[in-house]
Amino acid sequence: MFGKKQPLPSVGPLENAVMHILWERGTATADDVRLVLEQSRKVKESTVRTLLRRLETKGLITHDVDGRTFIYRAKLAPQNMAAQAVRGIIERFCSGSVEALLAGMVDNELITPAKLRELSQKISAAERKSETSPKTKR
Amino acid sequence: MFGKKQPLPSVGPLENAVMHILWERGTATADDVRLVLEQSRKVKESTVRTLLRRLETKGLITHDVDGRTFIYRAKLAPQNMAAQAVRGIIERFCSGSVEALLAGMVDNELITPAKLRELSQKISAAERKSETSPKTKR
DNA sequence: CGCGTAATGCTACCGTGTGTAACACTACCT
DNA sequence: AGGTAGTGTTACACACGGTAGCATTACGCG
Repeated sequence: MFGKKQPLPSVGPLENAVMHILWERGTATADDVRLVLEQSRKVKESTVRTLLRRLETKGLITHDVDGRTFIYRAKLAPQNMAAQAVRGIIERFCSGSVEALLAGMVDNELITPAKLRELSQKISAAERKSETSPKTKR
Repeated sequence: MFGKKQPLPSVGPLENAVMHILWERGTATADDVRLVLEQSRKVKESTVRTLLRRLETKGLITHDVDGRTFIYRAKLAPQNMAAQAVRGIIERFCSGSVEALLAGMVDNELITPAKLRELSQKISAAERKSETSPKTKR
């Protein structure tokens, strides 16, 4: 659904919390989600199902059916959603320049130049090692 | 105002267009902005002023007064706003891990490992060169 | 075999944010 | 002094996110 270019649909805080639950658990039923949410807030079960339905409409999650129960799961790993979001940011703010973004991240101390170099090396190494193996689901 | 941690206020598409105009021109009056916007869309001048006022309320822009005219300008460079946005993304999706984000960017082909290494070098070099000089306004 | 329970489908309401804009007010310049 | 250029105030419609009730359906148990 979001193979490449489409901007990430907007996701509210509660919806985001649901995404995190799915990412952590892998799969979950509506009631599973409600139980987790209930650890920190009070939510009606119908509310949870609305959230799940909306997230599915947005293309962020899917479900399989087990008997009469829906088993939901995220379609994208968080890193991939993050990357999509960053793509949008680069377009919005950096006129498409990844370099400008990295420079801004350094300038704003999200990362140090040293750390950036280190991670670059690490990622290059990892990339070489898995050159022929399948990538993360996207 | 957004020195460090505060999440970036949400900005609509039109508001974003206004930000771009300010970034490109440096400064602009309400009418300047309207003239630029008018190149692609039809906007009432009062609409433009509402946008500018709202952006100022959000802390994204400021104005100086020249006679009775407001001269607006962005408070942050686009790269810095981008960095703030990325900070939010890292928190939301990558549990605070910059590395995970970079990995996701590579995995989603926003950047190649080679390019990433190259930019790391470049940024390190630039950082060293300007170690004692002031950074971009933030 | 029917009924209760567990699950989903549908619909709605409210608050907020964004786009849009009219109208009011004020201070110059001519 | 009056018109014009500029800002301040206020409002409305629409979309989205959070919240939730009510309808519907399908098992499983007695």
